[in-house]
Amino acid sequence: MTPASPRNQLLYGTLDLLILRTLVYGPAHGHAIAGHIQRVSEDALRIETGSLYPALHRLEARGWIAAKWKTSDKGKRARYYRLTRTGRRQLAVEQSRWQQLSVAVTRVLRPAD
Amino acid sequence: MTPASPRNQLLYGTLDLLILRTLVYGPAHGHAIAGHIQRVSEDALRIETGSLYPALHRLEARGWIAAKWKTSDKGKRARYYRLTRTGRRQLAVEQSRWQQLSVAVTRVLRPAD
DNA sequence: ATTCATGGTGTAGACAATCTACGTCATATG
DNA sequence: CATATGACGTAGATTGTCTACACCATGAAT
Repeated sequence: MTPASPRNQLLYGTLDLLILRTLVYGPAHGHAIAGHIQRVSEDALRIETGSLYPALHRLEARGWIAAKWKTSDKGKRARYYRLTRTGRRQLAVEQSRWQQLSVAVTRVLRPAD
Repeated sequence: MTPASPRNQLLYGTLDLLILRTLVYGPAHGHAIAGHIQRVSEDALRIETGSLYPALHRLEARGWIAAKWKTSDKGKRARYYRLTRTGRRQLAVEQSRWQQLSVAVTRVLRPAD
């Protein structure tokens, strides 16, 4: 039903960074992580489930986040992710990489003289 | 000889934008475009030939740039690209897309409160 | 009772862009 | 003549995101 925006390919390369950054606030499950990013970015960044879960598994496989199943009183299962120590280091790396890219692109875009 | 930085996957999604922006200064051939971007970005952005030429052909196929072979007095052949009218419009689109992404990511990265 | 919305996790396969690693040809230089 | 450099190019691997599904549970509406 949703008109499905033409193309979103916007996220490429930044998703890991966004997820890691979000987990600084404390453990969260996938759905909540995506929701947080969407809200904080004021709807500019929308993470599809087909990007979200593969990304989480990827990050877990690399040891940057760790997961634990949790079941609420109501029997609701959710997989909570937390940032590991190496994940925190990786966050710094990715943050600086983003900064670098941002500065570099801005230099190229600088208005003509 | 250059030590070849470990991974460059940095450019994803920005290359078209960078090329289009560079052509605002006037027609140029591939090698020169790559050189310009590298210099202006102070070596942060390095475009491999395996990214450069496919990108140029892509942009040409989409009608955003147009090409013409030129031969110098010395018989040196080079393919000069210029920005088309639609290319100029596309540049605006991509520039705004980048701006959007930049702002959105910055929002998510904003230091914890 | 059963449909429906919502919350939550997940996969399969398509697609696109970049990279590495080649190859070609020409000119200029030692 | 060998080597460097300028210039263009392709093939194939890799990677990350997207679309489009499927599953399961709860709670609300008809």
